[in-house]
Amino acid sequence: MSDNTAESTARERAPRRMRTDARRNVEALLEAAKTVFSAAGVDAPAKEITDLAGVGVGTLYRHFPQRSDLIKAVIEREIDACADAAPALAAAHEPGIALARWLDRFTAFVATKRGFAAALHSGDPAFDGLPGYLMQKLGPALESLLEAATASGEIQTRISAQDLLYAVAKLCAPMPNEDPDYGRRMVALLVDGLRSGESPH
Amino acid sequence: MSDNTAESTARERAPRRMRTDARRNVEALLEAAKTVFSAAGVDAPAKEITDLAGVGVGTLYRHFPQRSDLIKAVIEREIDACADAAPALAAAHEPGIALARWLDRFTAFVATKRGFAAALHSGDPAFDGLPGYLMQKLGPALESLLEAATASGEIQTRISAQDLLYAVAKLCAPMPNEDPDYGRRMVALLVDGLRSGESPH
DNA sequence: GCTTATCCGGAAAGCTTTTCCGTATAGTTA
DNA sequence: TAACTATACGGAAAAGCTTTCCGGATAAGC
Repeated sequence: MSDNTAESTARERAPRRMRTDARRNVEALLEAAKTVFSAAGVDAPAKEITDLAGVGVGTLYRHFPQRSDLIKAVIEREIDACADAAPALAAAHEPGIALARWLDRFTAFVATKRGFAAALHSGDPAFDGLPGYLMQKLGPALESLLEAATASGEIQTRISAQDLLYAVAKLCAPMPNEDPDYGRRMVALLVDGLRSGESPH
Repeated sequence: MSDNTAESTARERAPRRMRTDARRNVEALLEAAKTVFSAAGVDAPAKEITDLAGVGVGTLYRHFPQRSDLIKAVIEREIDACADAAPALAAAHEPGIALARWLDRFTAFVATKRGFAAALHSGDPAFDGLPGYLMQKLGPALESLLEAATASGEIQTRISAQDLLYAVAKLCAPMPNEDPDYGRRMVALLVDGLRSGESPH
């Protein structure tokens, strides 16, 4: 560990870093995939994605050997974005508000990205790591928000971050022909349950 | 329209009833599909199903023009079985017990049949009718159980049959690597919330 | 037993994903 | 700057799955 390779700890044998064109293509693919998945669902043909990204299919499959790898990468990237939103909210609002806002943000993610629910319930072992990733990234974020709100007396913690995270993830996953407010309503019920008083008649 | 067509009321123009070999094949296909879906998931190749059923692919696709039609049929059939369980439970147990037992039955269905969650969240419009079917078949069943339990004073109805049905369906949908008791625990939380008293400390 | 509407099986067509490999190029060294 | 090489690219071809098609079989009615 002399100088430039900051993280040559032992973890990764990775010899050299990626060529810049390769890096650019990966980026373009992820962006294109996000767009196409939103428009046409995660089952959209790979061709559509490569065309939009302006690369050949070979390039797609070199970086993401399985179709599921691409889906996984897109989802993980959106989970990261969700986690990154927490500190800013915590800094800008009172604990109770910050918690509510962040839950809104997370709810929107789950409700909007159909691909997430589809992947989770697909049964494909390729996605088995996703709940773990979610927990690992979002668990601490939610936990710190919960703790702050508890400390300020705005809520009583009666549920673990993990249980709450999963409950929201499941309740807000969109079902066809569903009242679009169902998820939000159920989460509100849950969160109301956390406020100090009794149940709201 | 002279005599023999016993039910020429106006409802159905259906000229004659299905040939017996056709009926038998449909039955065999549904049974085989149920087995294969359980073992290998709903994405298992059609060939596996037709082989197990002992028919050609042509036969499969005549009766179920789209792959999704077969999945839909298998799921609807299991929903029916769930609905049919309600009257027997209501007759055999006190209202509160009957309700709990039926929710167990429903929970087991949702938790066990991965195909159900997969279909619901797939985004494929072919499955858009499924929540409606669920509600139509299971709504009345649950509603009568809820009413009986409310009438006998065992619970206070604070949630509609529809909301409860969907909440259970969503909370119990299995996620990979999840505590296998998570769903049951969450449903217990919900049902406890319906009992007359306050929240159980 | 004969007729005919209905159904069957599996070959082939149509798509999508995934592999493969000759060609192109970024990065490096002199 | 020029040459060299490891790395990456593109798209044709292979592989696998779903869906269509149709000549041949057969249950149902007379």
